[in-house]
Amino acid sequence: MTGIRAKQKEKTRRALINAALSQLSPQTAFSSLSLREVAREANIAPTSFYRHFQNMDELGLTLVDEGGLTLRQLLRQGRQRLADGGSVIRISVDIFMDFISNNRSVFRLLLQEHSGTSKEFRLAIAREIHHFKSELADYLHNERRLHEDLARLQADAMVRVMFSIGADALDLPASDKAALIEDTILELRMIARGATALQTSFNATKGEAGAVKKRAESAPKGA
Amino acid sequence: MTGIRAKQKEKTRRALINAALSQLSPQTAFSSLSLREVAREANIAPTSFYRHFQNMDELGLTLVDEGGLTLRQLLRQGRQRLADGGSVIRISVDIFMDFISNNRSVFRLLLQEHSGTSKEFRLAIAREIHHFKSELADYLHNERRLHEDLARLQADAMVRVMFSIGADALDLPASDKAALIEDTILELRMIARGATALQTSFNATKGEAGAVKKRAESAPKGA
DNA sequence: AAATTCAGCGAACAGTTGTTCGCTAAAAAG
DNA sequence: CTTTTTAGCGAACAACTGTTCGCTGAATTT
Repeated sequence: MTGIRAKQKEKTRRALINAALSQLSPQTAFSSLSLREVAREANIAPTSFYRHFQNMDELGLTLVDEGGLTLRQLLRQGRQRLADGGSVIRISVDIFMDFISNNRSVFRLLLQEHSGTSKEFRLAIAREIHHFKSELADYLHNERRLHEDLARLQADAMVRVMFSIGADALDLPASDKAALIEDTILELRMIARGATALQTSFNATKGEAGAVKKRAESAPKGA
Repeated sequence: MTGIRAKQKEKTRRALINAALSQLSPQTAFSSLSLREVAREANIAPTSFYRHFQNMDELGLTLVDEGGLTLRQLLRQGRQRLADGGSVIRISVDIFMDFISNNRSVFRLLLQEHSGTSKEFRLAIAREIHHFKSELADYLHNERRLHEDLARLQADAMVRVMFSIGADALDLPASDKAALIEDTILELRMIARGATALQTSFNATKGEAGAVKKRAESAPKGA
């Protein structure tokens, strides 16, 4: 029951994962990565690949899941930092930008396969992004007392802007990154400001109780 | 001088372009399209491809340019419609969504190659998006009397949200599209509202003249 | 009428790919 | 100790890729 066998298996599994990651670059997309290349880089025979993953897709989905997990862990850290005081937006932007810098390949993978040709990939990544939005929307609703629908829309807009700017930051020299961060913060503040402005104006016209018209509870669909 | 020869050449050139376009689908990215496939679909020998394009990349860049051109033409139509009265935001969103619906393949190409592995592609598409932002920023500055920097940031945020939502709308059943459009309009209104709110608050604190701190005139870089 | 240009072709090339099959040797189970 | 399990291997496969080369025949130029 030592599991010396299982240990070794896990080891070459990691080797495959790392081999894939190490081959990703601005010039090389995951989708154009070949099974044989990955196996070669991991120092195993092409045929042995199948002992660990059925497809290259299965390997890729593993990368997506691990990337999403990392991101969510960072978010938790961020919420802790927030308790110490400081601007939510600034802290969140910093965390996000750090994540991108420290996980360039994974973030590029997320970006590319988000609009890629594999439905499974797209859904997996959409799911990760949805987590992101939901947590933010909950925060805005619960902590910032924003109306539920407005919170959802604000979170949606913010996450979209954040991911889009992240894509630009990905291949930007570090020197230009600072300015981009400041722009990001301003844009997110703009969104936040607009949301509260809309909320108060709705409250004003409609009295006090239910502010925004109840949009269908149809859960997480398009936006 | 009839040019019967040039005519024929142009004809098969179009055939190649259309062949490429017709093979694009949610399951097939341009980057994974082979020269031989395209030639086959266009009913010419693989070797003849080189009489028209040096690369598949060159063909792709042609598609990007034509797509951008179409989009800009639609924008011009939009500005005309605007003169008749109506909400700028709603009209712009409608135009954009129409473009996406009527040019699904091209828009998908833009999305995919925007974060693709060819630098030339990425730059070409970034250029198209920049046109978009600039025109919107100019409009906000000139017609809506918004401060230059705020106009730039608002345009940036709006275009990012618009493209991001467009990506989601791409593979959404028509029935869900209407709700998504309404969400989009609300989010863009949020951004607009936030921008003017920030403008007036800056004006209030700083007096009357120069409102926002002059950000470097460093032209179109990251944001 | 003769000479030139040139879009399109077919054959051939070396290189890659994913996947199958049956085998080995060592770990695990009996 | 004997049997079973199983990660890893090498050979072989059919299918594809981009690109070269020299040739044709018709449109164009001289």
